[in-house]
Amino acid sequence: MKFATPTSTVLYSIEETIKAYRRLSQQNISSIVPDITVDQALILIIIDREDKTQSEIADLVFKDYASITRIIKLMLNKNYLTKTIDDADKRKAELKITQIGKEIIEKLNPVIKKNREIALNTLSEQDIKQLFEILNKITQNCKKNSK
Amino acid sequence: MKFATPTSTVLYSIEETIKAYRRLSQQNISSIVPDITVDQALILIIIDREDKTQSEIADLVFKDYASITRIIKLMLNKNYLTKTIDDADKRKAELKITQIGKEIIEKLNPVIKKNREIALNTLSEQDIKQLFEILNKITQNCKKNSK
DNA sequence: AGTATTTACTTGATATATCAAATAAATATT
DNA sequence: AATATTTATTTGATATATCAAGTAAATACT
Repeated sequence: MKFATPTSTVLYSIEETIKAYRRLSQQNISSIVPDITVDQALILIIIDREDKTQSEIADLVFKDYASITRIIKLMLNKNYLTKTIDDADKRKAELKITQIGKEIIEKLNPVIKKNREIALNTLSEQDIKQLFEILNKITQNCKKNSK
Repeated sequence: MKFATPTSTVLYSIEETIKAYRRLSQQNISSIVPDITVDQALILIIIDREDKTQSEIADLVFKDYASITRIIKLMLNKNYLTKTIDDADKRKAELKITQIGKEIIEKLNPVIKKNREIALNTLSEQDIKQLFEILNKITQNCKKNSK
């Protein structure tokens, strides 16, 4: 049973693209805030924009609860965040950005904006719309057949 | 400086798609060969199809040399592969699939084919062509601006 | 009320990602 | 030939991914 080489499929291209974007993002982020990862930055921004529990964050960024626990822990150690027990539901954590965290977000905002602009620079509105739609088809296909 | 929530960009959709596909793939692979990962399977197949050095493999699958070293090591432990020193250039490794490895590849081939079919099921030829092109634009944009 | 189930989160084990530093062999340079 | 540089791979440290098992609080059920 011989068929297309793995490296000739679109799914391989998707991997390539996301890795290229992650590399670009990490490089530019590191040049402004040396000690933060792309994932930490994303989660920091999400917490800043809206109060979320860890499991809500996990669902939002497609990560495992375990990963979120560890990523949060690293940011607690760096004092970007505080974590307290939710009074209304003691299983839940209340996450708040510290002043340090806020300053980092301010520094990151323009970098993140620029990263997106660089990545999507040569794309038309139409390209982006189509990309959304096609990716969504694939995602739905995969989700329907797993879990 | 307020701008689009990270979770509203296509780049986020790309992440979502690739994770959904990886999950589907791992589930279906595990149901046939319980002790192999998606990454190991990919690399095993690449080695089987063409003799490649570790660094060539790394470049091909967008992974770090260090990652390849470790992935190979795990497959050596499971006797999917043998590794010997290349006679012509003693820095290089010669990787060969064992009988066990070959049998695993035979089992995996239909699963991998099916995973792709599931993922791309609802896409037209046109969709796939466009997806390739748009992803390639993004990849080029990112690569031009990093490294 | 007491038990069972679910929910939110944590921890452990193992695989992979990334960067930096190290080793050894091959190649280039003087 | 001796030294410098490059290439192929490895190792260490730390971050993240994934699965399984565990804890504690909240909710549902009898």
